[in-house]
Amino acid sequence: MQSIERAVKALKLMADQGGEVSVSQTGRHLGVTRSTASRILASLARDGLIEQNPATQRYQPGILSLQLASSFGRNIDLVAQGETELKRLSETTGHTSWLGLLSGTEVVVLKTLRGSFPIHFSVEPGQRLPAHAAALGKALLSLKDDAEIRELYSAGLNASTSRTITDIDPLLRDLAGVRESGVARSHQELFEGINAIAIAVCEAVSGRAIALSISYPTFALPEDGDRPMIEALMNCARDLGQRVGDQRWNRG
Amino acid sequence: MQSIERAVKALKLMADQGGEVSVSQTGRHLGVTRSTASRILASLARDGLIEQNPATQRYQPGILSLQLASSFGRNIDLVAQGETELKRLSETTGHTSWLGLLSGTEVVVLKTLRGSFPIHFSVEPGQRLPAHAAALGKALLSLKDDAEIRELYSAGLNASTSRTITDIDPLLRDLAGVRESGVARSHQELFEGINAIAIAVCEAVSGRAIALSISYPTFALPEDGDRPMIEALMNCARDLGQRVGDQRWNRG
DNA sequence: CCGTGTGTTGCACATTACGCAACATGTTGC
DNA sequence: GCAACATGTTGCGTAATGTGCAACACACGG
Repeated sequence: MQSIERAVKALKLMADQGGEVSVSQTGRHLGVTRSTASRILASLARDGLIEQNPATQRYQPGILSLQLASSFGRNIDLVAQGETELKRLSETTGHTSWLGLLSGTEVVVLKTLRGSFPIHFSVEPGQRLPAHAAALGKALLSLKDDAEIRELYSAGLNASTSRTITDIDPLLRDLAGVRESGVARSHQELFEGINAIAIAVCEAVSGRAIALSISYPTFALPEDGDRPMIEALMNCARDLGQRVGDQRWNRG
Repeated sequence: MQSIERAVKALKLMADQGGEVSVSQTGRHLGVTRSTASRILASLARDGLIEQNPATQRYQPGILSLQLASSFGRNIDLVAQGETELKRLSETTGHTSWLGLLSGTEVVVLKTLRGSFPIHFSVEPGQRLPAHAAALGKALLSLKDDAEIRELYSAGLNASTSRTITDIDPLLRDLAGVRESGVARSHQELFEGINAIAIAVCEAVSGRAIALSISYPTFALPEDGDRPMIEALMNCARDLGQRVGDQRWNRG
């Protein structure tokens, strides 16, 4: 089904570009002439999945895209259950809790929930973060084996801050540590002044994985370290894992 | 572009069904055989716009749909500006503020923000509400003329609560009142125990319209009525209107 | 004013998506 | 346990459908 796949690729481009594409740009990206690109986008716009900005003549996501996204995860146990865990996590730690899943080398943020702590940092649901710099992402990457990760990052690792890991070997060592300790950390590797810890949970049947995370300002790291936060995070991850059948929690 | 339009219709069905469709169901809806429905859905799934639930074999929204939706409104002044108004609205009134736009006979909720008041009610962004029962919806409907509204509601009006307006003529009278006073109200017409007020703002150039709203528990209606809340709402709507060029605010 | 970029529309051709049928796999009822 | 049904997927031949080309309309900048 060539034309539909082209249409989806156009939508993907739109998401990558952050919301606006032109007809020509789309045509170049798809390797088709402007005429077909125009027709593809016009067809997508017919029922409101995307819409044409009358000022710029460029296309952008439409109302239907919102409606689609709102029912994402409603039928996925892992996601639905995970969202309920966020509340507990934010309440017990006082900091911002995150839920995300892996897509290529990026983490898609599904939901965030702030805690009582006055300083709070988060992004909008649907936004993507570089996996190798985020605790959420490292937790999910640690489920894959080294060969696959090398393959994923064959194009290299971009830096988000001065502390971001930018070479594959240190990253693999870091991930080995994650597998051992069961917890992924990011200390100002994604944003200056922000630390985070994360744990991944995967569904037994589907193999789908999501990660739970807590982020907090670096200066707010308690005297006794992040041990208490990790405990809270592990409790939530364990409960979630048991409900959806993550095998790693079954013994004990 | 037949196949793409069919694909979008399938996505629309998915959104209407609340997140899961089967191949057969899709085929019936589109008036095609199961074979083509299968191929359409498989093509949409190839790049993650939707995905097939391995357990049920049914299809549901995928990660790409989230990413698309996250960039919705980023290039629409009215929406971006409106979101910033929500903060002010919730802070000054202490109640939950809403942002929505019209799609057929339904209001699509773009964003909600709770205030300081302990009781709080809202729905997820992307969810839809019956326009004739919601303050948000009435504000937006009041921008259309009676003939168009009659056309829209030719199929009738469904009741959400015992107070929902279920006939077209009372609705039109109600909307006439909205045009006169400039404010739409819903007193327990959508949810028992919840009142709301709303004002629509429309962009001069595009003609696009959104509505701002405040919802509060019925019992929390202050002694002096909703006058103060309406003032706050009008201030926000006026400011927003001036920034995006709503003509109704230009004189004065 | 022309030159370049854009988005859209006719038209003729052949690529591509369609329905049909068949298969594989559950699920229901006796 | 075995029909009878419903479902999702796959080949295949046909023709309907999407494609590139070219031309047009429009906006922008020198």
